[in-house]
Amino acid sequence: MSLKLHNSLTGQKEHFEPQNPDNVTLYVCGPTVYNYIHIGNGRSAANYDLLFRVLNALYPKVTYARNFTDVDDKINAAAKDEGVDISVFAEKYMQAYDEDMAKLGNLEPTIVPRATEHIGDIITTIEALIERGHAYAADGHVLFAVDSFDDYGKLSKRNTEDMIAGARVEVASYKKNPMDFVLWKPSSDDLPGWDSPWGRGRPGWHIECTAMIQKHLGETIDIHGGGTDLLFPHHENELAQGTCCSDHSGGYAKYWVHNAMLDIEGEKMSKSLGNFIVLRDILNEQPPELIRLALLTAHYRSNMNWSEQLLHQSRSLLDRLYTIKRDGDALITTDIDIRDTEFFAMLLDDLNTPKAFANLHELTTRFFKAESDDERAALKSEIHAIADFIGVMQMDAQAWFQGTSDDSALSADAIEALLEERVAAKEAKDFARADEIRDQLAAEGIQIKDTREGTLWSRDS
RNA sequence: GGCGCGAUGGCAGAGUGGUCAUGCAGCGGACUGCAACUCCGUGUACGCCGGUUCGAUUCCGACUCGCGCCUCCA
Repeated sequence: MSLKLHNSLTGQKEHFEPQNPDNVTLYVCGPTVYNYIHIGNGRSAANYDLLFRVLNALYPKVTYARNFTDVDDKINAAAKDEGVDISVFAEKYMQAYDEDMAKLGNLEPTIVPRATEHIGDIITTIEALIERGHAYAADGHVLFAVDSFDDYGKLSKRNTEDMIAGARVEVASYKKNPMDFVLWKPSSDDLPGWDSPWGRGRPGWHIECTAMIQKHLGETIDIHGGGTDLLFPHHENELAQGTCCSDHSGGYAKYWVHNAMLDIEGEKMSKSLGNFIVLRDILNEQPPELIRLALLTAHYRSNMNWSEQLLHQSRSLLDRLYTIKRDGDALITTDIDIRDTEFFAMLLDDLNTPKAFANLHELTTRFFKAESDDERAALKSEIHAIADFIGVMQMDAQAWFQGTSDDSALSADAIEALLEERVAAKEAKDFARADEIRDQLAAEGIQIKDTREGTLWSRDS
């Protein structure tokens, strides 16, 4: 039983072999905290949470670090716009991020390091790079010398000459090579700054990840993850720094994993198109499990399209799962090891969630067709193991179907009263009245289902 | 322009050198007082052109189209 992962470094699916199976290390680039995160960030987070869960099922210990970049020019600019203190501003969005993650059902990473708490480590890393001839100070800045690293461009598969030729940005005078990137830059008095050998300043964009990795996870990590948009320049630069800042034979990261982007109804999400979905908004509008499931149904390396149809399909599966949870109440289930399921075996193939969910669908259909309670119980046990593993079907079935009523909706008591009246009407063979009640409920968004044990109802949403 | 990725049935989306993906929607049926739920049945799918092969949606090459990155971005 082993995991296969697509490694961006080689462009191929490879067998995952950790350096130390007793402590697997995973680092994922977290948010720069200057706003609430959007649904695409949520997708990325859910995908890496799934990877974390898979690794946890395979290895006794997994150290998963996901950072907060809480010093950045975008934060400075946004805080200034709002007239809020920068650290207060960043703190607000870090807290919001934690809330969003919890609501989405993501497990907490082992470590959540913050850039501002690692300024000393960042300076140490920069000093090491200078000492080793890979970085130089100029004009209060410190820059990484791209020419000092032969493999620069290896990860994103591009060469520096082409990039310089196609560059559209002006090259700062203090750069020796136009591709050199900033490790440290000077801060004016109104900006966050820390004392350093190069004067008061703040770190550049990429260095914080490298410093935090070296500090918490070691010189060579097993898996480094992030969105494909980070491949260049962020990860390329990290790879350069991380490789050059110390002597390590294993390289900076053994496997680079990149998730694809998300579109909304076929269009790129953007504020100007008015199709921007803030994760916390949609988590308030829809059941969080629905959002989580929908985000996981696409393969992480494929572009995914967020649409009404996707939500409809995901809801359909969740309804089936909760129907099993509700109707299979009397069945005696047993604990099943997720590693013994076909579902898990499919995830081992580079997190093939579409294939895994096809398997889940088959299990639900087999459950409904099963002819014996033993068979149903076995299937329900397997379905529960899967649902628990991916973090859905965690609600009470009644709560899932009946939802929480807002003020304008019909109360549960009122619904029950109408249903009682309907039962009476049916007994009196007054089907016209019975149908009238059903139509009335339907108009209020209540669907009903007659069973031998009585009438069940659920809310649309 | 450079680098990379992709093109599968109405839609979404796996996969395979020669029998089924799967889901949603549609249609027909069973169940039901009628419904809903559930079940059963149902659809000449693999961008275009060459090549390899006994045989290609699957391998190779060209072409067309789409997407991502190259600047902040998951």
